[in-house]
Amino acid sequence: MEQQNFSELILSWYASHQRDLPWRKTSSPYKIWLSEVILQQTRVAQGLSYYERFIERFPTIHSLATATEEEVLKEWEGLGYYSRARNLHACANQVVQNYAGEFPRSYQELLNLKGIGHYTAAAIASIAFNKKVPVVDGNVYRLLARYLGIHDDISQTKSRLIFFEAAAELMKDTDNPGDFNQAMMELGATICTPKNSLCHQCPLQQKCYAIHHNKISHLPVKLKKVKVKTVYSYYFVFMKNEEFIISLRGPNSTYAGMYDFPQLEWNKKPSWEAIHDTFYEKLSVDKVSFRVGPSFKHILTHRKIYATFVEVEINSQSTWETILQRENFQAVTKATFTSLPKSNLIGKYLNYKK
DNA sequence: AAGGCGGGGGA
DNA sequence: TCCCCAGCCTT
Repeated sequence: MEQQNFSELILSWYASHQRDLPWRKTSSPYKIWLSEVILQQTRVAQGLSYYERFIERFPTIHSLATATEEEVLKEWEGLGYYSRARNLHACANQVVQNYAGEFPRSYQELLNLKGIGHYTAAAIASIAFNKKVPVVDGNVYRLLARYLGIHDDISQTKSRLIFFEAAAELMKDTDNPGDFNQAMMELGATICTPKNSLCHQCPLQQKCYAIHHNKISHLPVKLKKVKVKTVYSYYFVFMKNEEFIISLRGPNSTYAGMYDFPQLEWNKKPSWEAIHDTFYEKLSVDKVSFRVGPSFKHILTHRKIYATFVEVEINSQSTWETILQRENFQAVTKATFTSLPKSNLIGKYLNYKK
């Protein structure tokens, strides 16, 4: 039997093994872009329902550009890495204003848009516009490190180019770069997995370096570990009749553009005395009484948050107004707060209160 | 080049 | 627990 080359092998495998995903049924650059941004650092299973809701809520790039950032964040709520949502909205406006609502077709021009980096530019250029540019994502790093025996540390910036060029070489002779790229990622996601790889089902096993050298578990090489910072966070839930005081998080912070409660934070577990002192110092309000509410441990990739919610019933109108004078604070009903974008941590508290 | 940025799932 | 996921942006 005649030997098939790499791209033929992986494309024929993809033709019969690809998952049935909604963004594979469209040639719309808008929908392809949306799916790619949602899938940045996010598993298909987690992003799928968000994609469906976004398409429903914002069927065209114009509808997305016309929406407010807050509306887009609300739709993104729970998915994480919220800068993606803010950049998504900004990018929609760039495309509407600078390109009459049509995405540019070149890798280089796509790279200049908000929230579009090397990966997403390559994905859109290849899948929507049939350009021969390889995607290099976590799946491709893993697959190529194993298949070709590349030992470069993938946590180093300079390694990306090595993998990019290796992938470019492998895709050289295909006339279907979009499917080629998707096939690489699909194989990485379903067969060439981080653990318990299904090598016996892999169409590339005959020439795989890692299989022959028994190095599947050693590749790819990734040396850098993320440092996890522990944070003790106290949220003060000021309540008066049916209203809460909420706070809009400023730019350049975690959860920028989203809402939470007035908050104090420590790197070490503070004493209640320290909490009281700081509370009165920062908020300069008259004496109030605390009711210690629920605590939650909220784990992020780079942060371990021990959050305690302290409920503060306010009776005095003047005290209430003093607190509300602070920038970014506002009083809302619970129903209003529910309709605003907020983190899952705040969601845990609201859910607990229900 | 390094650090910040969510949340969830698998082993 | 630890690791990783269709990464990008700022410094």
